[in-house]
Amino acid sequence: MNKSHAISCPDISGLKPLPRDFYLQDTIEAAKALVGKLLVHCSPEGIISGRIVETEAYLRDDPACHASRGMTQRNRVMFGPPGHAYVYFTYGMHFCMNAVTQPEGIAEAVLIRALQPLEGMELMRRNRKGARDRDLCSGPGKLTQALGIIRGHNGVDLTDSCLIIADDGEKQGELVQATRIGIKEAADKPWRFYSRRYAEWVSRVDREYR
DNA sequence: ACATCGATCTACT
DNA sequence: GTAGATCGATGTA
Repeated sequence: MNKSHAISCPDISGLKPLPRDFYLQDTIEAAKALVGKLLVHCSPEGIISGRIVETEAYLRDDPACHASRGMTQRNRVMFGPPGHAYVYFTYGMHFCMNAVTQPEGIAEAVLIRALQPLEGMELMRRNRKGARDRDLCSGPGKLTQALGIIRGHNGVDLTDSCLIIADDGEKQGELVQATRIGIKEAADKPWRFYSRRYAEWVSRVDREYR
């Protein structure tokens, strides 16, 4: 499955990845808690990282969730153990990355929608030629391109691989709750979260809930 | 085997 | 605001 170069890379920037238990909490809570954390890719070219500023939750019985109609070739990683990356290809040209939550057999995940670029900005600019710095990672397809996340990362362990999520202790700031973007089914579910503090980096600012 | 369209992005009007 | 790119997952036959 992860046959490609999918890389092993110990000790990413000396950061300690979030423990697997983190991904066992309620998926909506995990989506909130992931805002403010770091996504770090130890790419073949060097370390590229950003702060997660926007997420969306996808639940097992949610018609907008890829896994809601059962396991397929594409979504099988979502049915696996928590703390792994579910990366899928869409619109013929983009990859999107999720963090799988819930125990094996229960398919839920958190889509990472935007980052504040941190380390490796030169690599990001090279990967996203023509984009303004503000738009290097301001969308799910943009951030995977900026970080070099591809099909081969589908299924990698976010607690121990070239791709990790870690906590550097920074405060996430006030959370804004809004509806998810680009879906038709369950479009009313307010399961998108972003940080007001980092709002300049999100994919878009919408009508707020609560 | 075929048709549809997507958890998107960019460029252009 | 709207269209085009581009391909593979999925549903129907």
